[in-house]
Amino acid sequence: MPATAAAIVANRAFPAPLPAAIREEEDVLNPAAAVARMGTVVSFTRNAEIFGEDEPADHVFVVLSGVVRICKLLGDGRRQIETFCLKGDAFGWETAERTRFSAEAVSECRLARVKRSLLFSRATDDSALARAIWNLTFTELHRAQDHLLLLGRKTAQERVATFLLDLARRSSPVDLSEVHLPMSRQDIADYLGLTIETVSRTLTQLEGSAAIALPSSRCIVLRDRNALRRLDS
Amino acid sequence: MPATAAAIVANRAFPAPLPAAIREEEDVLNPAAAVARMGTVVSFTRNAEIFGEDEPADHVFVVLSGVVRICKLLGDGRRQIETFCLKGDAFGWETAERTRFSAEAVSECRLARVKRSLLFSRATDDSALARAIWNLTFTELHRAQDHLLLLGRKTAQERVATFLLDLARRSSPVDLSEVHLPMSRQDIADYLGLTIETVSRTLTQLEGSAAIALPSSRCIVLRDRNALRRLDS
DNA sequence: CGAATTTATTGATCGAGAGCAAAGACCTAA
DNA sequence: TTAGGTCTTTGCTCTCGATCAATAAATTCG
Repeated sequence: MPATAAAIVANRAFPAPLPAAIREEEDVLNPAAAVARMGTVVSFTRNAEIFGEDEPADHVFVVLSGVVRICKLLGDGRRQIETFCLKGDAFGWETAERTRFSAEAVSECRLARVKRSLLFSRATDDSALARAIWNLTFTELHRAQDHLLLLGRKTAQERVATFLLDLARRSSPVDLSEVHLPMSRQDIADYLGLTIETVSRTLTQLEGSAAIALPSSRCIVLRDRNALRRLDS
Repeated sequence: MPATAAAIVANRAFPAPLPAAIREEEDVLNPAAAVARMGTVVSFTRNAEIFGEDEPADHVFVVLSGVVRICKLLGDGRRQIETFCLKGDAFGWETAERTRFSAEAVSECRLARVKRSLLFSRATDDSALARAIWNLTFTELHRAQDHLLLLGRKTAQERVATFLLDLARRSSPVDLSEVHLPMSRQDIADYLGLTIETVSRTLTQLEGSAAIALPSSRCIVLRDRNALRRLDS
């Protein structure tokens, strides 16, 4: 479906000249380019809050660089990270007027910020844009559905293996075996529905079974993708 | 957001006369009515497969009556129910050409079946329809995100309480305290990421703490909604 | 209607992952 | 460079929910 969205975006005629800062990065975020192009660039430092839970939902964002986590908190400290947004991902879609989760910068990041009202009013006259928005939303739904299966039915090893393969696939177009982890163990744990200790132990186990190597805590080498895929099932 | 979708639907001008069988039920499924109206009625018996995993995705469905489960299987027997679709819910949205899960009738049910190609080609010229489709998709995303939090971070009691309140809310517009469970314990377990035994035990516990009553296995009386809401948090 | 079969409940035990604690690795700053 | 953080790993114990097993209730069918 990235292909479909990209095609739609490519076929659009753009009325206004592109802001230079965005145009130069256009190639790297095809599916969301039509949306990003309508926005302005904003930057956030590590751990900065982009928006909080239950705030007015006025903007949609597209990641230009860096990583963002989308999370929900439960009364007590418990936190669930719904998804990590990487370069080219869009977030902040809402039908209601208030946000249902918070968004925070995992690493330094640059985002394109687009006014929701502008986006949706343009989409009314521009069916290609409407379709692009639908595709982006749908991609999110797919991700959430896969995440659901992982949280409901997979073991710790399966969860970690799935996570690593997914991150590797999304981080780099080529199948590089060395993967950089932009997020902390706590972030990974809150994404996978585990504790930091279990994430750490599981990584050690996978290293023991030669599926991965851990040259440093934020760098993982996928040594045996098939072993991981077997766990991913 | 049902209000938004309903408003959009109400404002549409419909070119073709409505099939009588669908028109008579129109009032009960406002948000999805615009979609349902374009389809034909099909019926399924209990446990019948509506479509399987990885089949051509040619149709979108709207539930007219009965309940449908959307599920995914993991190599071995493990099953995750992504969602239960009740009257007025739409399912079968895909961007790819193949389905990513299966859909089965939980109870006898009647559905409106709509050709995807027709739906999307009409949406190109009809921005209100496009918006209605986006809203329906987005409602699914919301549901999946709440489900994610439940599976990742909630205890068995919290999961069951959340499920009961959600089902009660969706089953009936008025706050009826008696809720009929259309699905088996196995279905509930596979939705909540638990086992049938744990679901059963948890219901017994909730009965013990006077939060609910269980006159029969498929009928639940919500005796203390606040106690349940406290668990739902 | 009662026998057969499926579905739900309850009990007893087990184990994956949580929780707690301590040690080790890694940053950052002075 | 060292001192003071933070983040990660590892060990030990405990708990919640899974698993195995046996009834009990509900449904189906002859």
